Amino acid sequence: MEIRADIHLGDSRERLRLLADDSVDLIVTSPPYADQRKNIYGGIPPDEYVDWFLPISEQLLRVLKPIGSFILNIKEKVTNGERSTYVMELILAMRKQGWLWTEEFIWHKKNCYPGKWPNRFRDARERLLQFNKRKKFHMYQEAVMTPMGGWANTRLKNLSDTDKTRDNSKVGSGFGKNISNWLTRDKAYPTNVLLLATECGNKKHSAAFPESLPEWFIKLFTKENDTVLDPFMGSGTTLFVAKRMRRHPIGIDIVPEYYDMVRCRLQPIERSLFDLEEHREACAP
Amino acid sequence: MEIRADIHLGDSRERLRLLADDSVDLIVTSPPYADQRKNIYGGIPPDEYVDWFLPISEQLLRVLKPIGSFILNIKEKVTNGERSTYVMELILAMRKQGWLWTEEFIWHKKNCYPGKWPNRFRDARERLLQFNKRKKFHMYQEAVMTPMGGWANTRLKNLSDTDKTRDNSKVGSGFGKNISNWLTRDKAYPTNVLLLATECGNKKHSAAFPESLPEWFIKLFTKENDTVLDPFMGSGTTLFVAKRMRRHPIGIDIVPEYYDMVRCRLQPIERSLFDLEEHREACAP
DNA sequence: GTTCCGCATGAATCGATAG
DNA sequence: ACTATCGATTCATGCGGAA
Repeated sequence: MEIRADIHLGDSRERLRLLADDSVDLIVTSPPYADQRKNIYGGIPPDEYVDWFLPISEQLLRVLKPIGSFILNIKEKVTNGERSTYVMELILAMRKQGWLWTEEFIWHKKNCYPGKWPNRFRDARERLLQFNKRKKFHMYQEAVMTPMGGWANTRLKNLSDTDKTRDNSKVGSGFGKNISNWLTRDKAYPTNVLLLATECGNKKHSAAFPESLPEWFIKLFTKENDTVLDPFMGSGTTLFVAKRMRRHPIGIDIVPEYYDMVRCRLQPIERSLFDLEEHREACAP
Repeated sequence: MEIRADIHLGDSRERLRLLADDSVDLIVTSPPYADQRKNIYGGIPPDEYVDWFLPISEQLLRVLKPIGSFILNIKEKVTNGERSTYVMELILAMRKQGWLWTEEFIWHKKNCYPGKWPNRFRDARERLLQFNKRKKFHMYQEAVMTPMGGWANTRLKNLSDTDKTRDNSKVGSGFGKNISNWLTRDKAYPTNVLLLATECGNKKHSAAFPESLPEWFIKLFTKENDTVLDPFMGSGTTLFVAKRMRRHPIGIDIVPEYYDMVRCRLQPIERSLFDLEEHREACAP
């Protein structure tokens, strides 16, 4: 079965109203940071950022399924030698709005671009804030396990006394079960710090993160045929990855050029008639 | 010339008053986190943490030189499935107190605490918040540059099995490509993400953080004969490193056992008579 | 002397059980 | 209902003894 993709041209504050309550499994997005990408999105001053974002996060809270997660990629701007505090203020405000701030993942960028400032080093990380509606949400941890260190190899050969002692300390029933868990183990669960390489190619699309980033979260929080939403799709990385992984992508962007580009590359099966009429000729090769 | 070391036994709120205005070049400290180390420091609840810390940071603001820096190692705890917000609230409160929040370094811990939970991964990072009095401060960036050629070689040799396995496992991570990039340069500036392991295990003096952590900041923010203060010295890691690097260490701790241990190992040239009388016998081998 | 292997131990977090 | 305590889970590291 072909994966359906929905993309919308317009302001997320308006277009999100078209989505049904409790209908999205995962939201992954990277909104314009304060005062960044001014030429494209108009630029939001740091002290207005929270007020600008709250109506959107309110809609996102409505459309997210109770078992779903919201991953927000955001970064503080440095102004006048000081880090802005609008990200922290946004977290506090979103909690008042009803969101749970579950976790802050850090994307540790191994090879970020060089640069030098008199009193500051290069920024080699990005925040990936996880918000939830409820304390219980779907998480498929096994999907993102990483190969284990050499430690496991020796472990498999013979179990140490420590294992036996620790296992003995439990109530007798659980003894055999745990040992068998260890024997098949060759992978470890990851941490909340992601060590991914950046993709340096693709100069066409600005501010795109590497595919491995949305891929990791899509693996972790969804299964096939689930729904993935990006209300600031930009060049559409999240949507392409979702479609390849057989999740239903939904994307919104206010910039017609992005909309056209994503529409042509995504080749969605269904889209609104309005969108078709308005941008029919854009897909010409 | 021998390096003078000053250590004090008592509450930082009181003992910091003994220090002169604008007298310290660098403060590096790791106070007890909220609800942690209850058996040693009593444990401060998250919602009281800001009020507890502000009198201390007020004193620190007074004693720091205008060109100095304050590095605060802290992390928020997870309670009831949600991350605490007290660190963010502390940053906002310290800005009102007059501090500039210049930067947030990330300590990416290679060996973080194990464990598995249904909806959470292991926490592999700590925050290292940099605060300043003024926008202009001393920073010796060249001191922490890493020589590229040699660094890449030793780095490759010392790379643990885990690193190799995980790097190879990533599709198109471009690891080899990065190496070739490194080799063409002599030295490179580091980033704001530090990848270090904790020093645990059977070592005599197991410390909360590894020596390389304070060492990095001491190199970056001070030169020889400068003054380094740790108002929560604990086992004294920061002070030992500072003394070895020929900076004047000043330490405070409220726990007599820590005080005695640091005093004996540091062998300070000068200390107060009170301290001598009270704890004379503690240095016996 | 190297290398290999066993081992204790962390600023952890959740859920169940107990007061 | 609410807080304190306890058990179960888990993995990278450096040290020390063995090969």
